[in-house]
Amino acid sequence: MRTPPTRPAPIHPLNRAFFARSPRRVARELLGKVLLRDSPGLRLAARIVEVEAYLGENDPAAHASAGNTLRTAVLFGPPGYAYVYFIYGNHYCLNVSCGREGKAGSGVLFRALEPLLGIEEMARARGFPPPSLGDAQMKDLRKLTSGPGRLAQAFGITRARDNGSDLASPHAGLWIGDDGFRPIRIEITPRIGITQATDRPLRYILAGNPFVSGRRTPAKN
DNA sequence: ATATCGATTATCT
DNA sequence: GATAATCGATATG
Repeated sequence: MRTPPTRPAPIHPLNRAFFARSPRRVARELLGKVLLRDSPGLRLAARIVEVEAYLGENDPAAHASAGNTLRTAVLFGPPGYAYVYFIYGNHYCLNVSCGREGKAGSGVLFRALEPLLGIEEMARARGFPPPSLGDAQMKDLRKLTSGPGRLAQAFGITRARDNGSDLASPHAGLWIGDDGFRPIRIEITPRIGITQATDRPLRYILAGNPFVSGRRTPAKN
């Protein structure tokens, strides 16, 4: 019997110090890392391919610009914790707090992932009927985790379940790991879906990765 | 292929 | 009372 063609690389959690840096730095460094959800008998894993930095109370586009409120408290706490918010009455989105504790309320928004493990389960969580996965192509897989609301749904992330949870430790089940993957090329663009500070280059993506959110085929230049 | 629009609720003004 | 770090459906070229 041969060994399987690929064995999953060992994954280790990130240090607290990883998150205790500027949101720009954390955003860039998060590209290529892996988001994991461990539950009894099941692991979900997906590579981080698109994130955005939110700079804190002085960033007009950031939730933290409203100050340290009940909603945004996690952003103002220690780094490495999940800030989950509910938007448009429909969707949850995941951030991780960063910077130094109590400082600026900065964070990084997870915008798109590339599914690695537990794809069937992600599809189920997204509400796709079982047969749809058999003929799933790249286009369909993109709909699993390409977008902040989509990836949260695929991972079963809610405010009640995950807000304030420690992403630097596997203990709570939702965490971020390093499997040795290193990005080839990173692109930086303005952030998406905001109405304030729309031209600041704070969106970080793995160049050319098909799971990055947004338009696939630009019409013309 | 791109454009527009409705859903649905926590949060802030 | 208005708005929002979105998504999916529908309409139209």
